[in-house]
Amino acid sequence: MTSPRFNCGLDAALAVIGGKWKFHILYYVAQQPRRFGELRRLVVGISEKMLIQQLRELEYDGVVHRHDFQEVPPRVEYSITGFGTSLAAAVAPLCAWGVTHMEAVVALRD
Amino acid sequence: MTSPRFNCGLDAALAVIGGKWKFHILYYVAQQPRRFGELRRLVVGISEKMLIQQLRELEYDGVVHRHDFQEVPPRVEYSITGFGTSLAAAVAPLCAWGVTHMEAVVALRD
DNA sequence: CAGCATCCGCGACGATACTG
DNA sequence: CAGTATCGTCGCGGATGCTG
Repeated sequence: MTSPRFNCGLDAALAVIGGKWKFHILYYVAQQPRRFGELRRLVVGISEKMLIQQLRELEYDGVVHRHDFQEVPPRVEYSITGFGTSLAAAVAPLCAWGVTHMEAVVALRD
Repeated sequence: MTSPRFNCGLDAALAVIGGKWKFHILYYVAQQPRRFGELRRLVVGISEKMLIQQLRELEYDGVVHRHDFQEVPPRVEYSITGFGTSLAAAVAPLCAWGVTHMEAVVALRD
């Protein structure tokens, strides 16, 4: 926890998965390849604009891979990369923490 | 990673440490008790308004503890709670990931 | 020193309509 | 189906000044 450069490491990590939606997108894509419309349904509350925008950034950062099947009707799949997998593993403990302490947290929100 | 309820767990976690600054504040407070002015200097770029606001939320969520020494000149220390410690532990892997992949990330930003 | 109050810009984000 | 384009808003967060 008090490891050297923690802060700068955090900056790097947050530069990649920062923002409101990327955690969630990463979660679903990490499970299995996902189509665009699929993600739109899974990530509750996200708009198309945000979804495509965040996906583009994740792709640019090498976290996900975009595969266009060149079909009609259009079909595109987003899959996780090796890089993304390592990131997902780093995020997993945070999720686990959330699961464990969820009750305590939601109790405060009422 | 594909554990059940990951997503909801994430929601709970992000409700507590979401936002632009809390990761950083948590980092410094986790190391040792910190005074207000100290944090203002450590968390580079944060404004007083944001700092106090985020500290209040972290306090409300039971992540940090605020100790007012009732002195003049004023002296207040923020320390981490047991709850906060568990959260910091969950965030640590993300930081470690950032440290490891920092070069790759910053390389893209140029 | 440790805050609080106020003003306000700007960009994140949403809603809607449209296209190949 | 998988986007693109455009417009509008909302509130995050910065800047500044003041107080006990």
